[in-house]
Amino acid sequence: MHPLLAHLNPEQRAAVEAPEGPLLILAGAGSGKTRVITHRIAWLIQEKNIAPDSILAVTFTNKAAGEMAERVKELLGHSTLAKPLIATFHSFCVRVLRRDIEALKVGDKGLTRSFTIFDENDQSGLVKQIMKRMGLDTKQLTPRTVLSRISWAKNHMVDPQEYFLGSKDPSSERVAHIFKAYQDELRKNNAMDFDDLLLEAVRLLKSSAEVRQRYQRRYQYVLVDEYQDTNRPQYELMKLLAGEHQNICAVGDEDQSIYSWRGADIRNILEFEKDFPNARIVRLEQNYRSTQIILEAAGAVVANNIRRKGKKLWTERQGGSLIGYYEAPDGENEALFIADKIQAFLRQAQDSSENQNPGGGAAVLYRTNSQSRLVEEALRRYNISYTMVGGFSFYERAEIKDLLGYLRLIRNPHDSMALQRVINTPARGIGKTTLETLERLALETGQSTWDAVTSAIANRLVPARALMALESFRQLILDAQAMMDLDFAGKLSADVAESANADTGFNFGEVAPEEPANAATNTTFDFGEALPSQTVNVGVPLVSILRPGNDGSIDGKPDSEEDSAFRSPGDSATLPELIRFIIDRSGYIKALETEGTPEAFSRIENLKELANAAHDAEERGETLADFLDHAALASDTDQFDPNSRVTLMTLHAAKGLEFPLVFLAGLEEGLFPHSRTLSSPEELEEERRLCYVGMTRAMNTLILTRAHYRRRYGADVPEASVPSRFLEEVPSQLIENLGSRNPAWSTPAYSSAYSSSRRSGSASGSQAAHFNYEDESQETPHAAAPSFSSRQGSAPKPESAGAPKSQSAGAPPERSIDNIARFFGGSQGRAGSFARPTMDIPAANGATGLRKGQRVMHAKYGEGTVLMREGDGEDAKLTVLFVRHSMKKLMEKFANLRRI
DNA sequence: AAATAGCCTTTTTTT
DNA sequence: AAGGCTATTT
Repeated sequence: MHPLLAHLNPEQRAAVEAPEGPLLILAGAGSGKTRVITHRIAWLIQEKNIAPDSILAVTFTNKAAGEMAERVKELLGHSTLAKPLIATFHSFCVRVLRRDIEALKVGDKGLTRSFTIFDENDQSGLVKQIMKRMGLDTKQLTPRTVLSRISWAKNHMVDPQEYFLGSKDPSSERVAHIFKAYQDELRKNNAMDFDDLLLEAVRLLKSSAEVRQRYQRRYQYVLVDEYQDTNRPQYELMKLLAGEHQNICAVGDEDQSIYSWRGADIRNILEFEKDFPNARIVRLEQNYRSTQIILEAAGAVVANNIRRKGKKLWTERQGGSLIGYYEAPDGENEALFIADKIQAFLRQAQDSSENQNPGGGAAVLYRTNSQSRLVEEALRRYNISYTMVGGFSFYERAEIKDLLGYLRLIRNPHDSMALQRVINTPARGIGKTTLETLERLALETGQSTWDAVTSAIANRLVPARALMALESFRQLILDAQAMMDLDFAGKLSADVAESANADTGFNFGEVAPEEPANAATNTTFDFGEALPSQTVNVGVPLVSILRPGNDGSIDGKPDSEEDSAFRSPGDSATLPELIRFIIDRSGYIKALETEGTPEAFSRIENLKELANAAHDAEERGETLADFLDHAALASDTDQFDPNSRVTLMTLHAAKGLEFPLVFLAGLEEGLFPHSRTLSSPEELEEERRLCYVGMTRAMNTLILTRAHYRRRYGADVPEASVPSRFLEEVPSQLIENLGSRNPAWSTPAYSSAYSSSRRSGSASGSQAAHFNYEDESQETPHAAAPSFSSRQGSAPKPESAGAPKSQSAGAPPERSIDNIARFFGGSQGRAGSFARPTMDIPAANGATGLRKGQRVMHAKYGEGTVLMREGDGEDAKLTVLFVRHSMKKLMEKFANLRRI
């Protein structure tokens, strides 16, 4: 048998070997979907002798694309130079548009290749501006709402006019007007939003036969991942590409459709056979990931959905440990419980990895990003390192956005969002009034804001001080543009070569040389003006600024091999040079240095990081345009690190991943399912699918948690929660209660959830090995029974500052979860849900300041040596190697160690 | 013009 | 809890 088929089951094999023509692969969770796609690509290349670069595979996330590319590369070995193109929908569209969008131009109107991609902030900024201009109340109709409606329209390919015609109420009409103005404004900015990228690509392929045929010829085989999540534009794009040859392979699972809010149309997958009557269909139903119990539980939940094809996933992994369920008194406790279990898991993994393979980590999944914070704090407290996917990304930091704003403006000066961001950053005396003048001017003359800056200067429309500032700002941008564009003649000839090239074959690998940032569209830019005499800025010679190491501000990586001082006049500056130039000349660095705060320092560090990224990008041969595209299309989800032992992320971000141990946190009505979905049966079904996705991420152990009382929006009064309906949909015989009535989870019955995992007969299953908080509480003598059980079912009295406070404030409880909860509450420095116990912590008698290497005596563990000390003061943690036991981590203040 | 203070809403999920 | 927005101060 062909080696590519050797490790596949019959269905997988059928999918890989399927002949030309439309192919739908219905791939259940964990059924080896990626494996099948990558093998099919390799099969086409190796067995069918298809040219690699005539294969296109589209995914939704960069993460998926990257992984797929990686695995294809492994399969192919080094046998070929050409590579299939594996990209996300959006990045594919950007490539197409950067190359061919000017085919859509009518006269000199229309977007140019140097268009900007507007992110969400730009979008809402623009909408706000428009609504303000129209005199609309942004409270009644929020920009958010408007934007989501515009996005809805775009995802359904409804243009402003159609939207207006279809509107049934005044508010929709208003949205239609805003929509129209928004779209006009985007064009004026030479900009597109995310939705436009897909729309314009479709429009391009539809309207230009030449372009369409070129791409159809180029990509003979098209594969689409996560087909159930495609929306209308994506669907049309794919049909356009597959137009002639119909070699379309779609892979998906209707039970994992979780993006309808982004316009995904589940009908695309449900009606594939209608679209392609001769379609071949393969079902993958064997799950290779989870235990039977997990599959049963997840299947039982999703079975409550009406709108599905229905399928039966099966696994060879019969049995398995039960689904854990823990009902914590509150969110803090939920997080601590999770941290505790993870610690036990990691220890066991460590023990067994001495003779076994390591085999993956733990994941904490939640519905909303805001849930991550408590878990983070708990993990930090346990000293467990983790990675979090999502949340605030590098590109969302103010300083990074500022710099990217400059770069965007340099490339596309009509980008008014970028202009508005940086025109007074750092403060250079261009205030509100000046900005208003500019906006009014732009509006009256139909110019872009940038053009308005030029006019304002030329006609002295602002006060002298502001005029100087404007002038210096404009000159900064012009000089930067000149830096990137010194070799104007060279670019011209490249353009010619490129258009000649377009008729013959073309190669996506080399992105078309970018047009001079302002050629066709910006009439005011001209080289004569680039180095005028009336510059306001200090006359630092360009070269001295460019020379690395001369600025003392940002040192990118050493670029000695390319010393800019010796650059021939025709070369344009490198990306890091440009960045250095901007932050220096704009006074950005200086402003931060003057500030002198730790935050300012870390901003400088981040800018260095960006300069490094730019350096790397340049080494990969990327242009400024590529760099900006990358920044615009990079998403938080892409940061997933498979080597991390603990990962925190939203359920959405977890799609496609798997983990031996999975926590699903916050199973409460209103949180999951989310309150905004409760009124719509369709959306509720989507929440259920999301639950299904989350549950099926688990390989061996799945633990569901819920907080009895949860604090929302940082309110001081926690609210009682109702268990999620999804909990009740899991058959009760599959659930093991880990402690809603009483802290049963700390009984031996509980720890069996781990030790029963069959692969290792680890004898070290004693409780002490699992729960390290025993170490922390070991010296605190006994105590009241945990009290949260007493509170069961009774509503909290708001005045008592939160339910769990009812804990007796006397001696600390024996069960550490309570103990730690106190500890945790105390660490918050506020009267949180857990009142800080009035116990006097034994003042770590004589044990303070233990250092590395110190020999110590412990009441229970005996003699040991301090290996490591982390943290200080109250929070100091010691890692001690005990002679009679293994290595332990101890809180210094509880451990009561004695020097020996 | 810029910095500050207080008030407001916000928390889905993402390319 | 935190960020955005407005009003107020300097």
